[in-house]
Parts: sequence; structure tokens; C-alpha cells
Amino acid sequence: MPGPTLSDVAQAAGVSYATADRVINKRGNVAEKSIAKVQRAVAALGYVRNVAAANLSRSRVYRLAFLIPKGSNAFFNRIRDHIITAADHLSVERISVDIVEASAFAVEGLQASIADLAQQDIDGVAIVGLQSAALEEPLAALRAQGVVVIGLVSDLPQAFRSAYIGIDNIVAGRTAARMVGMAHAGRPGVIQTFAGSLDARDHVERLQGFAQVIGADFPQLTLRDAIMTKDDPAVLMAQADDLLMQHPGTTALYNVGAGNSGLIRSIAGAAGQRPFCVVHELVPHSRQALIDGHIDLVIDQRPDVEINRAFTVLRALIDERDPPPMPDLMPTIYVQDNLPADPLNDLMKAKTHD
Amino acid sequence: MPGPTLSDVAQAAGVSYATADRVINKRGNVAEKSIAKVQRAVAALGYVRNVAAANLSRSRVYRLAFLIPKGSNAFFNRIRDHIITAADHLSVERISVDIVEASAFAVEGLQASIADLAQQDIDGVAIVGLQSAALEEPLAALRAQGVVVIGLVSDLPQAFRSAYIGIDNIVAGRTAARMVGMAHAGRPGVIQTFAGSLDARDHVERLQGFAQVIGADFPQLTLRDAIMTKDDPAVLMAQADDLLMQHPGTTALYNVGAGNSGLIRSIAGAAGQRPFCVVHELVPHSRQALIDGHIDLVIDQRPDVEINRAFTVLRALIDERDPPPMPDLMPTIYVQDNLPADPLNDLMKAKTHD
DNA sequence: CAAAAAATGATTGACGTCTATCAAATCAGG
DNA sequence: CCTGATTTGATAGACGTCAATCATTTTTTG
Repeated sequence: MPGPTLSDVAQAAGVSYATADRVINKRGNVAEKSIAKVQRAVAALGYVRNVAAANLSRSRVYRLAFLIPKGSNAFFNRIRDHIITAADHLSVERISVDIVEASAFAVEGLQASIADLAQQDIDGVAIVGLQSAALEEPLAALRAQGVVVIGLVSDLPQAFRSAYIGIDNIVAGRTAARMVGMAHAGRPGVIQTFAGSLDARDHVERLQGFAQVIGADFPQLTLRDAIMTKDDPAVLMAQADDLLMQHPGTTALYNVGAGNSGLIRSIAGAAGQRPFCVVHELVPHSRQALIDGHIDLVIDQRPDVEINRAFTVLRALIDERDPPPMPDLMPTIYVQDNLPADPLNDLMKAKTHD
Repeated sequence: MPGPTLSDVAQAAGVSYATADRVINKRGNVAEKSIAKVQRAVAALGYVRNVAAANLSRSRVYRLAFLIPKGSNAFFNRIRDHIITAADHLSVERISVDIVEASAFAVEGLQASIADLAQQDIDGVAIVGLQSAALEEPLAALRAQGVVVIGLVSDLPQAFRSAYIGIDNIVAGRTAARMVGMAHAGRPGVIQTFAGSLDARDHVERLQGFAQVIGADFPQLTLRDAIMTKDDPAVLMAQADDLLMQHPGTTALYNVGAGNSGLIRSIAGAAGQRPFCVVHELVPHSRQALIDGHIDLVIDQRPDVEINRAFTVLRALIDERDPPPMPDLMPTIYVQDNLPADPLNDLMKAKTHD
């Protein structure tokens, strides 16, 4: 049973097709009472416009962009790969995707990149952002052009984006703490945390959630102040080496930030029983460390799922539908046994396949 | 840049539109060399048919069905809810969904239900199946009618379905074991497992994976033979009560099957330190038990994700595209801190919203 | 009440594909 | 080279929407 068409609506409303069209496409120059009549007819008949026909008619191509930080960060490489493969299979649905890399995490770089986007005739963009007031003006300009803006992984000022897709980092920290607590089986212990910097909101939130749970549910555990690493593997390695020497009584390590390769190298090189180790983001080296038994858990935010959702939400918002209900995005716990197949291998397979 | 149309292909191939159409829609009565010419042109131009236009033209409605076991099982209630909400938001894309409930897990019921489906003019169906040769004949009949068949949650005979969407239950068991092992922090312990029956393939596989990891990586743990429960809460409660009395030294419980409400009631009622508890599937009572601290972990197969994938894969297969690459579906670990918002609440919200 | 402004109606040609029809061309076999 | 079969070409209407034009009606305003 094909749904009612706009002609049906017009007829039911007692107006011409042209008027009904003016109403649903907001072309203006319609009397209030005509608008009301059409809207009542839409509701009565349960009209939903046929998106396929609409897109066909205007031979629409959804022009989307992703704005992600530049750099060789393994996590964002993973994000980029996911965008590319997803885009590849979305061309069938007439969706074109641009990836824009903003220099570093700096506000200025972001500002400039957002301003650039405004020149580009784009329908929607997902931005790995910062909650800085300095972004409000370029974002407002972008949205004034009718561009749909959503936050991805790291949120934007809330009033200046239509949606945010990413995990709750307090939850991530709490989850890590729960696992660390469990792994002590009621016995006392000392935990050392690492963070990139306290300027990074996500790092702070993870530490915060972590401390909450340890404090509340595992009083027998001692939590030492976080060590700052700038997310630099070299710093992490040095600090971890130092720690393992100086404080052999440390029973658990938790790094809320990046730079894990350094941490892993340090642990792999150390002798004797190692502390229980939790890190974030499943990337090639954390994956390998899990398999090798150098670390115990990886808390991951499922960038693949995030990217998929970003596409779904962008499309829905651009079409002015409301996005389908999607369960909250929750941090996922990986151990060596529930690792998905290596995404790098998959990507290589896909490439040789072309 | 709108892609090439079929007219472009025809022109490039040096044939008429009609012939090109006959080739790509396999209408027959075309000379071999014409087929070759068209196919070469398709490849050369990178033609992909505009699905929107095609569907519009034939005012196509995708008629899908889900065949799931009848009964009040909390897990399948959850599956059903997810199908319904997903279907709700898919009507925009002209997809109609039927849910067919097969009586019990019995092969005969399934056979009959599959035979019924063959009468129903359906484009594709996802079946919660069994690996029984008895299903081969009705499945073959169904597919002979051009119906796309995929397995969901529990697989069908492999040669008779186009895809399977579900988790690897050996992996699920291994994951559970890893967590149980961790929670012992190197100390000895005794583990009791529960299963519905050894006829259920998924239960056997979970036990198998569990034993693998305990045996290999946690030799200090003793694994007792699984207790059979028929997935009946009453049986589980009785058995657990008994166990907690008779064997106070038990340090961990793992139920690979259903009926958890009984297990939870038993644990909640018991005095003193309880064993470490792992169960499967996040449903209202396991969720509540997690929050209340009666159990420690829930291993979940993310039915919401499975349902979404089922829709995506069915559509792709019906359109004769290949499905987008999707990372393996892995068992998810829930603790009290990374629980997604209560799906029941969400559902009620959605309903009052209509 | 006339003139200007605003709103409405009627209609048309895309968009790319499907499906059908009918005529014309090509081919095979004797 | 004729007959009949097979293969091709040409074309047209439909699907539901968008976007535009132009004529007509209704409302507002001075």
C-alpha cells in the first residue's frame, strides 16, 4: 500500500497541488489558513513525502564533510579509514564526502577550517570539536547558510550544533574503574593514572569518573595523582619505566589519553609481575598488546559505530526528518577474546579487491 | 556530479536503451555479444543504477519478515521490540515488516512457519533458526521463489541462507571466562556453570569457549560440570540455593542460558559474600541486578545492532548490491557503569510520543 | 471603489528507471 | 532466397516530487 501523495493531500485539504507544495516546501506566499488546512490534511492522511522521488527530482547529492584533527594519531587514522570506507559504499545513495583536516587541536585552526567550510556549498558537516566560545561565531555563520552541524567524538558549544555523537567520558572513566576494582578481588592496591593534559576535557572527565567509582566502591584502593604525558609515547615510556622501578607496589595502571605505544613498550620490557593495565581506544598497537598479554583491557568508543551514526543523523537532519532512535553510545570493553577482526587487514583486503 | 544513466551506458555500448535495459534487468532475448558490450560499458563508465529512481518507478515496497520463536522469553521480547521500533522508522523508506512467531524452538514449528512464508509474497526474511537438515527443503523452496533468506542470532544450514547475523558463541564463552579469571586476581577458586540444555548449540559453544580459556590461562581455577536448568527460573533458583548452601567455597557463577531471574533471586536472598556472577543478555531483570550489585557482568549480543544489520543486509541483498562492510559482531561486556539508557523507558516514551 | 498586492490555481518539464508495445532488422535452416 | 524465429530499436506512460511560469482570483489599501 503506497502512502498518500501530495496530490492526495492537496485534494483532502481542498487546495491545489501548487499550494500544498508551497506549504510543505516552505516557499512562502501562502495564507495562514491555507497552511493550516494543508497541515491538517497531512496529519489526517499520514502523509510522508517520498524522499526517493524528491531526491530524484532535484537530482540531489548529499554533500557532507567531516572535520577532523590533522596528525598521525592512530585513533584519528582509524576514524578517517572508517569515513572513507563508509563513504565508498554510500556513493550508491548519492552521498559525497569530504574529509577536512584541521591543524592540531588548536582553536585557531578549527576556527579557520570552519570558516573555510562556509565557502564550500555543503549540506552537512560533522566536526570533531572543542567547547570553546571562539568557535561560536564561525559556527553560527555556517549554520546561517543552512548547513547542518553535528559534533563528533568531542563536542562543540551545545547551542551551535544540532546533535552530538560520542561517548560520555565520565562513563568511560567509571567503567575503567569498575574493571580495575574487580581485578583486585577485594584486596588492597595502588593505582597510577596517566593523562595527556588537564586542558583536554575528555581526559579530565575520564579521570573524574574513574575517581568517583574507586572512591565510592573500592575504598581499599589508593589512587595516586595522574601523571601528565602530553600524549607523547616517549614521555609515557619514561614515566612508566620510572614508576615500575620506584613503586613496585603499584597494582594497576590506567591511561586516559593517547601515546600508549610508549606505555606498552615499558611494560613489555619490565620483569616480573606487571600491574593490571587499562588503556583507551583499540588501535593496532593496543590491539597487539592485548593479544600479547601486556595489557588487560581496552576501553573503546567504537568509531565505526560513531561514523555510521553520523551519516544517518546528518542525512535525517538534512531531510528535516527526525533521526531514528538509537541507543546510547556506550564505551565498549575489549579483552583479548572479544576483539573484532583486525580492521587494518580488512581495509587492505578491500583495497586489493578494487 | 550525477553518475552516468542507463542511457549513457546504452550509448557508450552502441546499443539502444531497450537493449541495455534488457541486459541489466535480465529480461532475456539478448545476444551474447550485446550482453558483453553492455557489461563493458557499465564497467567503463562505472554505472550504478539509481536505486531511488528504480524504486520510485516500480513503486516498490520492500516486504520483509522476521521469523522468531514465540514465547515470553525476555530476550526475544527485546528482539521483537527492536524490530518494531526499527520498522516504524523504516516505513519512510517504504519498507514493510512482518513478524512471524514460530511455536517454540522445535524444528517442526520452524518447518511449518517457513513453508507458510513461501505463500506470502515476501522479498526477504531473517530467521532465528536451527542447524537442522529438516529445514533444508522448505528453505530451498522459499529461495526458489526469489526470497532472500538470512540467519539471525542462531544460524540456519549454511548452504540455505545468504548471510548470518549473530555473535560467535565460543567467543562469548571465552570472554566470560577471561573476566571471571581476572576477577580472581590470581587466587584459586571454584566455578559453577549453568546451561539450559546440551541440545542448544549456542549453550554448548559458550561452555566450550569458557572451558578453553579457564583451562589455558587460569589453571588455579576449578571448573565444575555445568548444571542443566531448562532455562527455567524456578530450576535455577532451586539449584543456586542448593549450591550456595552445599558449596560455600564457590567463587564464581556463569549462566550461559536464560532463566536468570531465578538465579538473581537466589543470590539476592543469600547471606554473606556472594560469588562473582556473569550472565547473558541485558534484559530488565539482569539490568536491575547489575545496578543492585547482585551480579557483576552481563555479556550481551546487542540485539539492536543485529536488527539494524539484518535490515541493511536484507535490503542490499534484495537490491543485488553487496552489503557494506561491517565489523564483526562481538559480545559486549556490560557492568553497572556502562549501561545504555533503559530501552523499556525509551520505548514507552516513543509510544506516548505517537 | 479602483488599483496594487497577495494568494491561489493550473500546468508543464525535468529526474532515472521500469515496463510494455510495436515495428524493423538480423539471423538460421532448408 | 524465403520463412519463421530471434534480436534489436524506438518510443511512451508511469512513479512522486520539485521548480518554474503564467493566468486568475482574492484580499488589502488608500
